[in-house]
Amino acid sequence: MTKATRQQRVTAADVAGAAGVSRATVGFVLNDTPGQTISEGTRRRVLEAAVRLGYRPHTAAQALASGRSRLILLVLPDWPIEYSMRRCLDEASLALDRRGYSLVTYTPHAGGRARPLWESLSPDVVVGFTSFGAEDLASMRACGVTKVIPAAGQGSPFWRPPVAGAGSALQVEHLHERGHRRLAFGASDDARLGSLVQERFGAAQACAGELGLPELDVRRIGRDDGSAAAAVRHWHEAGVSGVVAYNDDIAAVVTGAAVRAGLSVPGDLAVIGHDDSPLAGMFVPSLSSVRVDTADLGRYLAELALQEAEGSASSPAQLAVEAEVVPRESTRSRHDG
Amino acid sequence: MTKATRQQRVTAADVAGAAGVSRATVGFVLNDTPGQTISEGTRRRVLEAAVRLGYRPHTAAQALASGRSRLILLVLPDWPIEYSMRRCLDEASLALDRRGYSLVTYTPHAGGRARPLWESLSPDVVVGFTSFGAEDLASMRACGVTKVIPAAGQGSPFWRPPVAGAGSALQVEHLHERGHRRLAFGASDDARLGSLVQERFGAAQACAGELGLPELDVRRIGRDDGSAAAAVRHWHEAGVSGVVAYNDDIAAVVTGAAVRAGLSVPGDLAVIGHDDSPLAGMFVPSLSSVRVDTADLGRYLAELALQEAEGSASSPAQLAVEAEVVPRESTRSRHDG
DNA sequence: CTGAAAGCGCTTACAG
DNA sequence: CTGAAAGCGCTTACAG
Repeated sequence: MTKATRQQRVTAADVAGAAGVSRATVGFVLNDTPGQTISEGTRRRVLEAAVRLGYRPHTAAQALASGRSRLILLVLPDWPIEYSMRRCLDEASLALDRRGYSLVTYTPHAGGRARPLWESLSPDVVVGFTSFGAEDLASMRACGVTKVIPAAGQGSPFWRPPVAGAGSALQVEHLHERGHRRLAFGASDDARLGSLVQERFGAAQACAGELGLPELDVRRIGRDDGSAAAAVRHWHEAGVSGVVAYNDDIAAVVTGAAVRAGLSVPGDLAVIGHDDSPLAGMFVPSLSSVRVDTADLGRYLAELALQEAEGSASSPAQLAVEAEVVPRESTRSRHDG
Repeated sequence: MTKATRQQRVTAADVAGAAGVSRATVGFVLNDTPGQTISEGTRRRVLEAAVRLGYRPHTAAQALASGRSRLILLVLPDWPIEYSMRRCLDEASLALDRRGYSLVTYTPHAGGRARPLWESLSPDVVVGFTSFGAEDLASMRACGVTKVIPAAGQGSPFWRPPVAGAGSALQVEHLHERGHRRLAFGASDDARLGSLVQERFGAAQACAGELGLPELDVRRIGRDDGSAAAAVRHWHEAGVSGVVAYNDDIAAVVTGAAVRAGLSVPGDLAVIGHDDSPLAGMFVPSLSSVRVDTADLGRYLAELALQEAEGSASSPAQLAVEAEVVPRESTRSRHDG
């Protein structure tokens, strides 16, 4: 009114004016600042005014004044794991949101020349699904990001102990139950997946050992290079009757190669994948797989990030990830329904 | 040194001190502020000092002072299109980065109760791959986000005119070239994909018309509900010999249903998908598909966002999206190599 | 129980 | 060609 129609934004000062208190009090009420005792009447007036005016704190101003952005940046590798990741991310977002933080995800491109997102976002914590390279760590340090998971020296990704192999053991058990004794492992030749492949293979191998089965016959499987055909031939000759695939893609490639080689799946070779991707149900024959509930993982991730952000000491509750076999045609035995 | 080891951060004032100029000059040099004439010597000294000290501007402070966050938020639907989207996003990031903006992507969860990311990020522009609901638009307005693509009344997504159907016409042409005259369209029953399915179907229909083919026989295909089996039966009886699938998932489901019904693909029914997902090459039989180069789309997206952000009037150059057929077994004719 | 005030690190008219 | 200064909208000791 006074001069022009500026002041688009509703600020804390506006709320203070409407509620008849100081702007500091507005902050105390809205932030539930501990150590402040606000009378019930004042609190109500502030809250009511904030709602009525549609007040939204300016995040940049908050970040500048407090020194914290309340942003958690999750760096994802460019794995094709979208479907199984979504649930995890939703849970993590929700858990963080409840504590006043926001989750931003980011997948850097291998050859990407764009500035990494942590530089423009100034997140309080950067969490990586895989560990960071020295260059990335240096870049974070340079722009003031000090809280990183996994931390500099700490190689293992945060999800390693709880999650790795939760499902791979199930794959082995499933094949074992169906009477398969000589098993193979179909690994991915995708270098980006290296650590995860190792985790899963290790768990499968361990499980096989516990069941008294011989060592898994591992082969790396590529997508179009004939490696699957060679592996299938080799396995068949070696008497392998069940294949534990690193994931559903590998299961599909192996199954395809077997079918094209004139073998029957599961008759000559049973195959089980991992992740229960949409692909699994659509393939011919449909692929048995393992579904992992990643919601727990999401909450765990959130907890880890919050502890880093707020500096609490206790480590998060042990994570129990739930996994279950989704049986389909590719492991069906003669006497199955 | 003076009191304690505070002042972790290198600020513009530090750079100014080191270069022997005022902090304002530092800003002018680093931001290439137009309308300022800085002597070459001063410029060099500032630049050199900034590098030497490892200066990084504090983004929150910049945002607060300038009123712009230089953040573009791209809202993605939870479509399983990760593989075809990545390239697009990388290009968009790169193009935006060159102009000093960062791209943040965000996929809201349907039932998600977390605060939408535009509230915590205050992006300069929010771009949606699909149009926004009234509730979302209201939420954006409330927190001061005024630049939205597609804008409130504007229904169509930004990529509609240039991209829609670029590949669908190719699918029809491909089947036509292979001698198929009675074609069908396999639509998705996924409500989230509604508009995109319509775009693609429309383009395929139009192309069929131009080629003098009869109308496409459309059927909605679900994943596990027997609709694919029913459609395949119906199509076969109706003399349809070629199926244009909305995407590779639908192509896989249709092909699977045909194979299970004892039909040969492509002998009895040729099927072509869309998007060239990894699935396409792994399926048995392998699925012909259409690969769309989404890099152009990424640049277009960036251009659109920048124009909105900086208020320039000109509309972006017409987008020509490159698409090509990737022929595989599912459409192979007898006389093909 | 509440308020006045300094300060976060920038940008940007404005004055020289 | 360069600098002094106000201001962006918050948070947070500090003083009452």
